[in-house]
Amino acid sequence: MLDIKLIRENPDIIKLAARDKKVTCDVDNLIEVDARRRKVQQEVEALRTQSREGGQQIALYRNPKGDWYKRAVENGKSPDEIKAEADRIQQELNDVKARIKPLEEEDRTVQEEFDALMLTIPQPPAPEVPVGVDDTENVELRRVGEIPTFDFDAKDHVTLGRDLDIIDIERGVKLAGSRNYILKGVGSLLHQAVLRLAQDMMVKRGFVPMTVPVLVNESVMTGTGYFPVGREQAYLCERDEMALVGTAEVPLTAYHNGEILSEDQLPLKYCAQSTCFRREAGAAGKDTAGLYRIHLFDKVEQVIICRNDEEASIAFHREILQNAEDVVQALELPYRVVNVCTGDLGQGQVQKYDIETWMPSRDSYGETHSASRFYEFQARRLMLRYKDANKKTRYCHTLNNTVIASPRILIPVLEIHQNADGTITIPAALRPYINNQERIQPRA
RNA sequence: GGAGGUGUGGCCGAGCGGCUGAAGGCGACGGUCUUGAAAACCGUUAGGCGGGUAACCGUCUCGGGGGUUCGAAUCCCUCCACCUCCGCCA
Repeated sequence: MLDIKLIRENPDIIKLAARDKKVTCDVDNLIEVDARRRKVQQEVEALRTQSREGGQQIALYRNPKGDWYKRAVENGKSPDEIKAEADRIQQELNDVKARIKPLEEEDRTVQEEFDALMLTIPQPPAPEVPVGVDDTENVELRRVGEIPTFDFDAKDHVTLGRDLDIIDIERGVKLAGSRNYILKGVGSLLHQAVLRLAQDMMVKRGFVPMTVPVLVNESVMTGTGYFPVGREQAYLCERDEMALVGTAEVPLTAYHNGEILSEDQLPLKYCAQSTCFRREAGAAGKDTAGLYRIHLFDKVEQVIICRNDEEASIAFHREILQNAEDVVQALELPYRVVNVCTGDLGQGQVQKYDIETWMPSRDSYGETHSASRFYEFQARRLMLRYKDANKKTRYCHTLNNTVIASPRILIPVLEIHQNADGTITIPAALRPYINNQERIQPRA
């Protein structure tokens, strides 16, 4: 969410952002509704003032023990006169009340309309974000690590998983439908290992590990910007008005919602492993093979809540990107970093860097990490604030990035570290988490 | 799930339907005092929305929503959260 004043004063910036981000919103309508909302509010408030002041009069007139009443009697007013006056005011107030009622109704309606429109307004992207239609126009910033060439017939992760008996997609689908899978044996251990490695690295860097709800109420989804735009991507538990999160970013960022922090608490750095649920609506037929695009996975996520300062936000953005790069490097995987273009940016994101890791079976880099900064966008929706040095209440800035998402990351781990004999060399960083096992051997 | 109870400002805690956005205490912050600190004393200390360059003003908010009333923290309904007992249970 943005400041309505900013929208009023710079409608063209918002319209441009909406166009570049391919977000649908009606800025002109919002501005018109806003004008109506303020007008109605002022009318209601004027009537309420009248009503309150009249009520206070009545209180005086109806209290024979009060100073005002005693003085009035001393000045020659009879109790009957006073009572008549009170009755007259009360009658007047009945009229005022009758006028307030429909205005209050209108006030409520127009406010709801305003709120709904506000939730559709996109955050303008940073100037350094390339303008583009979709992910094909993301701009590569750098490549790290060497793309391997195999002097044998390399297998994809699905084949490797089957041959080594560590991934069972068929039975996963049998239990839960398409885009489901089962990790088995060392496959399951490897999954746990990458998650634990990632978490340990983050804790060493001062991030507070958290265990958080993955089934949350809708206000939390709205607050983090996943609702109402994008609602169709979430699994809903409608009977209980709850939603399953697609990322631990949601509970971590919303952790302090509605709070006013003190500046010396900032920055707050949190990480959490959680299961992530995604409907992948609209992705029918896309990336159907293997573990790339699946309905359920586990992820360690990092979140930073910091001061309202663009410089600070940008610096932390670099930091969380580096954290993720270090994890990919620890897994000995080649990757590249891309500057995500406007068309591939979410509604609330100011800028996003994706890490794409080399996946031999795709013969390309595939997205494994996504580092975003939001400025106030989420904080405004969440009422996530702090008192600055001048005791002024300000909205925090928020950022987040993947640390590791598995099993997607197992695609390159398995494919890149495979050997001619069908075994897989486990990266050294993971071995401590798998009883120091060095290789995955085919089943006997 | 059943029965009962509770829900007031950062925390604790008052609050006959009008003068209560709310006594009092604690905490925090500022000041006086002190060589410095403590103590003591004085003062400040909620958020939303709207108006205004600003000082400031209006309005709403006493768990959320609705109702009764000229007027609600106070009465009624409902939802939510927490506590106690019973039931079920990883």
